[in-house]
Amino acid sequence: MLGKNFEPASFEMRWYKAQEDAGFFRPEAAAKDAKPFTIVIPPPNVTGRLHVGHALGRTLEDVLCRWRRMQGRAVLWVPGVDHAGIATQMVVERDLKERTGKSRHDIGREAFLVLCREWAGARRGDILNQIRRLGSSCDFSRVYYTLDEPRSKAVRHVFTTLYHEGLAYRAERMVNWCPSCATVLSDLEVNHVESSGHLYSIAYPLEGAPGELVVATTRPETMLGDTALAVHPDDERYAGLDGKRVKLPLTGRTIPVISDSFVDRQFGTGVVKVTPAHDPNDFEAGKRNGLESIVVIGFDGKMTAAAGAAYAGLDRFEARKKVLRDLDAEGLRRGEKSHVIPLARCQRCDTVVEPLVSLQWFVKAAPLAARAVAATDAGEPRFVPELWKKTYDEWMRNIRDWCVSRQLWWGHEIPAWYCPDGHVTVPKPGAGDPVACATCAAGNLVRDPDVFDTWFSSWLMPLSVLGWPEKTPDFERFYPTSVLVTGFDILFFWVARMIMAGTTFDGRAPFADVVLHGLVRDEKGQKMSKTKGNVVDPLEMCDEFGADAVRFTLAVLSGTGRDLPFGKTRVAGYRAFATKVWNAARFALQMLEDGDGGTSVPPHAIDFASLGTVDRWILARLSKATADVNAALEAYRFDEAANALYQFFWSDFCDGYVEMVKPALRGAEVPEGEKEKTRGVLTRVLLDSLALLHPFMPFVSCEIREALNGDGLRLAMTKFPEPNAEWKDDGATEVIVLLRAIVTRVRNLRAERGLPQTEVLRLGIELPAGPLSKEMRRLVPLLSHLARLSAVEISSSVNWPGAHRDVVADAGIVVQLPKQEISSEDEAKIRKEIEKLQAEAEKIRARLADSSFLARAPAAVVERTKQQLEELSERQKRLSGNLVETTGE
RNA sequence: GGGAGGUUAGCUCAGUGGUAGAGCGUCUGCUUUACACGCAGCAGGUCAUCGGUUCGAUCCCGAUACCUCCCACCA
Repeated sequence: MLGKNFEPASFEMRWYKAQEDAGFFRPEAAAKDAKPFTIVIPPPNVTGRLHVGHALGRTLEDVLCRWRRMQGRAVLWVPGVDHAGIATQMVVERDLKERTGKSRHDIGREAFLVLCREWAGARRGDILNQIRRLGSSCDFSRVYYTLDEPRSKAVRHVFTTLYHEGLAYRAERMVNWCPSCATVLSDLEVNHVESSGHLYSIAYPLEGAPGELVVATTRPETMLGDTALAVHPDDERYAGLDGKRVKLPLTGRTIPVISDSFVDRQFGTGVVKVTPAHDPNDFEAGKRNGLESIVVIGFDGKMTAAAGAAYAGLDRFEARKKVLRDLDAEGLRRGEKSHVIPLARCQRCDTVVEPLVSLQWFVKAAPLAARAVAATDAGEPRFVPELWKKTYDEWMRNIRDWCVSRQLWWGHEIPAWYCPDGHVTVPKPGAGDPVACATCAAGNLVRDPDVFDTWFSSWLMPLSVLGWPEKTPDFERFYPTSVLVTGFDILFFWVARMIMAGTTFDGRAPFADVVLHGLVRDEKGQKMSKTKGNVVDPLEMCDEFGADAVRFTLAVLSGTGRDLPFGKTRVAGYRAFATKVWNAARFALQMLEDGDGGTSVPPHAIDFASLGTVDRWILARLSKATADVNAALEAYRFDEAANALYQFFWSDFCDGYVEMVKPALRGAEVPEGEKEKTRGVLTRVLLDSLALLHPFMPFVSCEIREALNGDGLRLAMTKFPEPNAEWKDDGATEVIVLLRAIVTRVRNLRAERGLPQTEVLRLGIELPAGPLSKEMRRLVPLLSHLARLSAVEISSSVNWPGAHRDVVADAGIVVQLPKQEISSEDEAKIRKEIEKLQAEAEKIRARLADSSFLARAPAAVVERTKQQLEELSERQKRLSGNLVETTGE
C-alpha cells in the first residue's frame, strides 16, 4: 500500500541498493548472447563534488542504459574518476601550505606524491557515491581510475608508439607558460580574454644620425629583450633604413633595423620592435633573420638578470611601469592610446600567460586528425546534434601540435630518459625502462621529471577503460562503445582527441554516436558560479525533491538549445509529476481492492476487441505514447521522450481515462465482468507506464510497482514496452476526442454564462446517423456524468427553440440553458468571436477564389480548405443565431 | 579577424511549406471520497525587420538589426 504522502527520500536509496545488489548493473545480468550496449562515464575529477553538469550527463546516460537494459541488451556502463593532474596538485599544495606552512618543494617529490595519493584515495569514494545518489546504474565492479596500473600501461604504450612512429617529439618552442602554476599549458588550456590595455609609442634614436624611429607596443617591458626593429620592405616611409642601427633605450645596446614582410604597415607607426624570446611572431621573425634571442622574463614571471640590474627580479607588470617611467625620464615616450588586447589567461588560475621558449614534448596532431576526420566523415561517430560536426571539422582542419608535457609532479610520468650528453631514449612499446642510452650507450640515464597532460590519459578512455592494449575479454566484447554523452565544452579537449586516439591506435572510432548536451545554467539563464552564489547543488535537490524529479527535469531541459535553465521551481514542477504518478497509483490500488477485497491483479491477457470504447481508447493512446518514447530515445531526444510520457500520463491517463472510468468502476449497476476488464486495463496501463517511466524515474516506478504487484525490483529488468499494433482503434479515438471536446465546451459555456459548475443542463448533439453517432449514444451516461447533464439527445438535427447552439469538431451541439438572456458582456464576447470567424472565413474564401491556388495546390489541401470554410461558416451561423434569438433582433 | 548559433505567449523553450504549441506564471471558478505538488475553464503571439522563391512562408533563400558562444600569436 502506498502512503498518502509522496516521500521519495524514504525509498530511493533502498531501491538503488536493491538493484545494485541484485547485480542488474552488470552486463552479466543479460542473456549470454545479448547485444552489448556500452557507455564510458566521462570521469569527474577526484577533487570535485558532483555538479549539475555531471548530473545532466549521468542522467542522460542512465536513461539510455536503463532503457537498453530493459530491451535485453548487455549493458556495460563503466564509472570512473580522473586524477586531474593540475587541479589535484593545486588542492593538495594548498592544503599542505595551510596545515604545515610548507611548499611541495620543502617536502620533496616522493613525500608530496604520497599526499596526493592519500588525498585522491580519500575522495574517490565520495564522488562515486554521489553518482549513485542520482540513480546511475553503473557497473561499480569495473571502476576505473585514470592513474591506475592498466591506464598507466595504456599511456606508456601510446606515447612510446607515437615516439617511434615520429608522431611524438621533443622540441624547443614558444609555449604558453603559466608563471603561477609553473607549468606549460596546451593551447586549449589558455583562454583569450579581450581586455582594455594601452598601446604605447616609444622612440628609438637612430645611431650615428639625427632622428628616431617610433614603435608602438602593448608590452613595453619586453623591449629590454629587443634584438631588432622591423619595417616592411615596401614601406617608402622607412626606405633605406634596412641595415641601419638604432639605440635601444634603457640598455645601452644598439640593434639593427631589418625588413620583413610580416610587418603590417597599417598598424601603429609601421615599425615593430622584435623580441624573439617573448613573442611568438617575433620568435619566428628572429629565426628567419638570424636574430639573437634575449630572455628578459623568467619562468617565475620576474625579470631576469639579462633585463639589466635596474629591472632584474621585478615582477613583469612592475617592470612595465618602471620601463615607462624611465622612458619618460629620458624623454622617449611618444604618447599612448587605449587599445583592446586579447590577453591569454590560464584557464585554471586566470594568471596572464607568458609566451616563453621552452623544451617540451609534443604530439604531431595533423596525421591523427586526418584519420579522425576520415572516420567522422564516414559517420563514425555520428554527432548529435549534427551541427557540432562543423565545429569539430573546423578545429581539426586548423589543428596544431599538442604540447603534452607538464611541469607537475602529479600525473603519468613521461617514459623518456636522457643521458649526460642529452640524448633521448624512449623505450619501444612493451619494453621496460632503459638502462643505457639508445644513442651512445651511456649508463647513467635520468628520467624526464615531467608528467603528461591529464588529457593525455583521458583521450585513451574508451580504449584503456576496457583493458586495451591488452586484448581483454571486455575489450573484445564491449569496444567500440555505443555512445558518448558529454557537454560541448569539451569537444576539443576530449571528444576530438578520443576520436583521434581510437582511429589511430585501434583503427575504429571509440563510440558509435556522440551526444553533446548543453550547459546547465541557473533559472535565469545565468552561468552558475561561486562568486554569483547561484550554484545549484544537484545532491541537495535530490534530497529536497527526489532524484527522480531531478532526473526528469534534466531530461526535459536537455532538448533546449545550448543552455539549460535549471533551478528549484522547475524541479518542484516535475516533483509534482512524480506525485501525480504516486496518487494515480493510489487511486488504482483502491479500485483494485474494491474488486475482491485484496490487491490482486487481473490477468494481463487483454482481449482488445471485447473492451469498451474508453478502454480501447486508452490502450491506443498508450501504444502511441510507447512508440513515441521509443522513437525519441532512439534519436537521443530525451526531452521529447519525457514530454510524451508527461503528456500521456497526466492528460490522457489521469485527466482522461481515470475520470472516465470512475463511474464504470464504482457504478453499482455495472456488471462485475465489465469492471474486471476495466480493472485489467487500468492495471496494464499503469504497469506499462511505470516501465516507460523507469529509465527516467527509476525509484518511484519501483516503489509503486512493488505496491501494485509485489514485483518492484524486477522492473529494472522487465521488458521495455513496445507499441502494440493491435491496440489501434480510430473509431474509439474519434469518439473519445469528440466526447472530451464536448465536455470542455459545456463546462466552458457554464463558466461563460456564470452558471455554477453544478448546474445540470440538457444537451443535444447533432450528428449524422453512422458509427460515430452510434458510439456516442452508447457513451451518453459517461458524457452526462462528465458534463453534468440531465438529458442528452443525439440525432441528425435537434430543434430546441431558444437553446444555445454551437459546433464542436464536426458535431453541432445544442444546450438548453436555464437563463435565456445573456449579459452584454457575453454578447460582446460572442460578437468578437463571430468577427474572428468571419475574418478567418474571408481569408479562406479569397484563397478558394484564387484560380492559381485551385490549380496548383494539391487536391487534398483544397479539399481541406473547403471543409474548413464550411466549419467556420457553420459555427458562425450558429453563434449568430444565439444572438438573434436571445436579443430578439 | 574567422566560424557557429539564436531572435515564436509574461518567463523558459518545442515545432511545422497549408488556419501557431508545451511547461511554468497570470486570471476566473472549485474541500468533485487518488492527488491544492490538485481539478475545471479563460486570457495571452502581425512566430525580430526588410526583400525574394512559392498558389501559399513562422518554416526555404538573401540582406539588416540585436543577442550568445567558439576559435585566433599580429605588435
